[in-house]
Amino acid sequence: MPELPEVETMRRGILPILGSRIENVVQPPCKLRPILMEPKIRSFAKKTIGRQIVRVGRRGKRVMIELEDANTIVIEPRMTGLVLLADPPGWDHLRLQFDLQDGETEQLLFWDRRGLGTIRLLTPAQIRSTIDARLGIDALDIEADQLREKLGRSRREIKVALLDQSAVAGIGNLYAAEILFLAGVDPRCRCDRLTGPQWIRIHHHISEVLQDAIAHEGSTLSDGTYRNALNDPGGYQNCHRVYDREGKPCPRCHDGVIRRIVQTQRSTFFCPVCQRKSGLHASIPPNPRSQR
DNA sequence: CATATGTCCTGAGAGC
DNA sequence: TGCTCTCAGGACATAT
Repeated sequence: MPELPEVETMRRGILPILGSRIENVVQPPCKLRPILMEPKIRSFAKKTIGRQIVRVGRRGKRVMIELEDANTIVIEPRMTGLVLLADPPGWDHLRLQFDLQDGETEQLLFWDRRGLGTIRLLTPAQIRSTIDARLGIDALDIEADQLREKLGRSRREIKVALLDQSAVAGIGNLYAAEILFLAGVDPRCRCDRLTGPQWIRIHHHISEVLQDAIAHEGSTLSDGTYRNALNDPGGYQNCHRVYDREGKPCPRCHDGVIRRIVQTQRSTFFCPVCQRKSGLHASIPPNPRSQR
């Protein structure tokens, strides 16, 4: 789950670690395969213990914890990873524990049920070669013309392209569906066939949906996995208009029924009435919610 | 059995 | 032909 809004919620939730010093790094007794970390725990601990945390940032779906020596702990929650200050959902899937001192909080925990998440300690040069080189502009920072410049010539379907982290960083499967619904754009439409107004609407709803989701502290889906840094669920799942709502009436037109299709092996949800192929139909008003 | 939010890699095919 | 783009599929691991 963690897409940009969930990772941003985690980032904000762990801000109390700012200024703390890392006292110890331990892998709790957990019989599962150890978390993928670079370097391995021994060396990782040696390079981080005693260092002060000077910045807590985010790049796309990654949490970036910068230390005083400019090295950065990069946490990638992937499917089920959580970053918490205390009280994880269960102790059996706790993967890494940071003990902290001289700050407002005593621990930083990484919990991950599936264990696909990663934790890396990167030098500024490694940040440049791995993060900067691989990730596009953050979805909250990208301008409309940059978005079109990045994707406008692609022959890919727009829903597929929005998931490409090297184009725009932070949008995942759930929010791509919500964004295209509000923009009134068919998720199957090729990028190079989208019109100027459609690009404007997509850009507008990228920031609108993501900001809105952050305000609700992200989406906790039916499996209940996602939690904020205090192990509380998010609230944006109650605002979903199309995601995981196959067969339900469209919340905008009430005529269409939400459909589920598969694009590049992942589910896409949309309203076949509100979201039709470009150019052939009248455009949808950019912000239907403000109409009343 | 199929389903699930993310990412990384390889290999194959399409199209300019 | 060569280059670039794109996608399928597998891998990671676990639960419903």
